Amino acid sequence: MATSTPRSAEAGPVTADAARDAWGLIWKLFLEDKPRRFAILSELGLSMQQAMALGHLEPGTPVPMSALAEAMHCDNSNITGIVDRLEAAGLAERRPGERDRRVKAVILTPKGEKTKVEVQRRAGSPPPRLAAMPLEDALALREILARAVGLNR
Amino acid sequence: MATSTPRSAEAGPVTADAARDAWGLIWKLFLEDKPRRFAILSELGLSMQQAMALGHLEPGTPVPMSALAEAMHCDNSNITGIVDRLEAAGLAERRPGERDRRVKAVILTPKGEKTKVEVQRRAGSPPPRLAAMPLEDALALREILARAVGLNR
DNA sequence: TATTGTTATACTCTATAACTATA
DNA sequence: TATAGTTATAGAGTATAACAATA
Repeated sequence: MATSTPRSAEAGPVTADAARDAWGLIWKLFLEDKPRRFAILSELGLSMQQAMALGHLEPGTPVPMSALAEAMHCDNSNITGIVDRLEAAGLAERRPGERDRRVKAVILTPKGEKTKVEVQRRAGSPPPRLAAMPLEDALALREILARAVGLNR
Repeated sequence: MATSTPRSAEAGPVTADAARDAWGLIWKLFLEDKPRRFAILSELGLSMQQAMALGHLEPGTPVPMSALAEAMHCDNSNITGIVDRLEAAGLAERRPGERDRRVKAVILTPKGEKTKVEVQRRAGSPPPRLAAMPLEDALALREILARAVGLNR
């Protein structure tokens, strides 16, 4: 039985159930969208992790390997390989740190900058189910997610 | 130029932008939640794909390898390895098909059934950001996603 | 001939641990 | 000593192609 007086600002069992269901639907959306993601990245010649690395690099801003590892929630030793492959593809370059010569920073090449834009445009597009939403749903969805994810950090 | 009369049931540019933003926020939620997922599955001794395979198996219902591959949107040859490891962990078993002896079906062991429940309970729990949502947001989120994902197939 | 699952192959991603070069 | 990045290692996931058994 749900609590009889669920106040709206409180995370009670009803909220937990709704949030759990919502999370399940998000997973379903993700799984269902897998082939589309694969096709897009395949055309761009990128792996998922390479695309994510591009997403964390801003044009003209060198990012230390360790910062990239932290942003991607993976081990330092992973980033070595991922950046190796970005470098081999001509999308990024390593440059030695200026103040501390232990750090190596990654920076986008011009080709990498173009590819990043393309990734954002294509791989960033929502799956058909979301793109087809009625306007009011799309607006509400964005607002709710922004409230949950964005500001209250 | 955007149409001057965007009706609500129509997917115009405004909807597309909102949907794109929402999709980006969902990705952010996913990435941010990666360490938590990792920790949970790690405690259960499962990989992501193994957990997903368990999610597609129902107690007492044998599922052909190829059906599992289709459900997980990956190649048949992948499933061989994933089921090998589930089998090695004592969570699932292969049984030969009855009508067509080419097919092999996967079925949960009793231990697999218990593990599946645990996976659903723990790995299915929403990330803190969603669990902390106000009730009205959680309900609205579920409803919008259900509309988008669930019924209109 | 066609299909189901496996095997062989090659590659990416993954963490851990050992190593290097700096600091 | 401590830290940043690499290398070594081992293992999981991935697709493709070739193969076996069965249809």
